[in-house]
Amino acid sequence: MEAETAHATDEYGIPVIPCPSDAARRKRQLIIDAAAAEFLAEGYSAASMDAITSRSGVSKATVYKHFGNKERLFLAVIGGILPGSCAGPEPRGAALADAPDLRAALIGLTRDWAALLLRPDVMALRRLVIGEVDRFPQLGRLWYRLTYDVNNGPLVEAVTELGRRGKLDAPDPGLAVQQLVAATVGVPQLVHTFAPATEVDEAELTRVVTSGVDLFLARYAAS
Amino acid sequence: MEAETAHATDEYGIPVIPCPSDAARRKRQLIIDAAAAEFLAEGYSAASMDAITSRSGVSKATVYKHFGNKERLFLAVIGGILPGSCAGPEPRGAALADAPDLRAALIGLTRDWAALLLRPDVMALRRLVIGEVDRFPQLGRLWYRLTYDVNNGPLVEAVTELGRRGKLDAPDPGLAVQQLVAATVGVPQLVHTFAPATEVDEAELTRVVTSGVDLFLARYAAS
DNA sequence: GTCTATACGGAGATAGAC
DNA sequence: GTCTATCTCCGTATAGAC
Repeated sequence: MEAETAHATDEYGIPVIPCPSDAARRKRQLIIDAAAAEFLAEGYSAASMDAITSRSGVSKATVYKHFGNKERLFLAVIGGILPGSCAGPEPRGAALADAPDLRAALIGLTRDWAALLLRPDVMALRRLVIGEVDRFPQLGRLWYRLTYDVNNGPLVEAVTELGRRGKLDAPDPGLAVQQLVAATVGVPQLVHTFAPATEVDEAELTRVVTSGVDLFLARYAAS
Repeated sequence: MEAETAHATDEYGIPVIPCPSDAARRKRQLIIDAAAAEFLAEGYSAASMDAITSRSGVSKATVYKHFGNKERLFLAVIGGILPGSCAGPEPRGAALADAPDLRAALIGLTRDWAALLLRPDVMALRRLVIGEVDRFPQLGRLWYRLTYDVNNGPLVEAVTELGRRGKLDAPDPGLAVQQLVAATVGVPQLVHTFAPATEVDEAELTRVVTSGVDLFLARYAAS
């Protein structure tokens, strides 16, 4: 910081004039990172703008210049990291219909998805959104949209396509996918929702996900 | 209140001397009701002791005499109403093994259970516990214990017994029950977790629960 | 046990120099 | 755009009379 006010120079003595908007963007990112950490650790109401200021290293006035108030900062930060934290099995979901071994493909897909959703930071974000959904219904709708349109959507398409090809027999593909997700990812997720400190046991996770996929196939595999 | 300080009398002029500890208990209950409403509406941090005082009608000092501080009040109130809000299908879960029509019994049981868990006040309580589980891990453990020991427990017993009688074939009854719950109750619960305003459609609920039970039986009914 | 009145700190947000 | 210093209010919790 002092370097800037003292006309910083590079190693050859040439003054370095940072693009002002660039410096602003860097500070903005510092604020976002600090705010995300504070909100995730404390929740919305208990998080303090003073603490965010301290964590970020910038002054409080700068925070307010950038984001206006606490609500807007919260929505910008949480809304910004939600998409990355829900990023599920879209790419592989679309390719599911062409997988040679459907069972193995489903197991791999749900297992990887569960591993992402069970990450402590993702679980903390999920708990935060759930706890604040009355105050910020937008975030609930966003989570719902990201989960169902982005993640479940391709799976529903794949199940429908597999039905056309005679490999699955699911009269209601949308409900079938909800059940598949609930019976695989949903089971360990529920445990970690109420017991955050629980560690993820990879072997146990594979066992649960495998059993869930078998449950799904026992009902919906074409006879 | 004035009646007490003015030596209240009944309709015959006989002075009414309320048992002091009884008056205290009544006030205590007023505080508990007011605190529950405030905490459920605002969350822990945003709830104010001033608001709880106003809602209850007693003075702030009385609240602190009874409960010490905000944390203790929160734990007492939420911990006190949790058991009533998780009260699931225990009585019928135990009788499940003797039901003449297993499928119908499972559908009725999960449908009624879902109807309870989807009640707006129960959902709000659930969101509150989830959102505060980092600050109050006791509540998470209590919820987990109430759900698994009280509700899932009898179901696991019933599934085990049905296995002995050759009606079900579930190698891991605990996991099977988790899957049953996830595929029935869990599906609409997930929707209402992120979209509190959604109304419960009875017909849709029956459809989802029925499909979940059929999913369960397709895998675990003895052949 | 219950009240009124108050102490004390920290919250969100802003003014004004640079 | 960024900082320092400050404003104002509301938070939890308590003191002391009754």
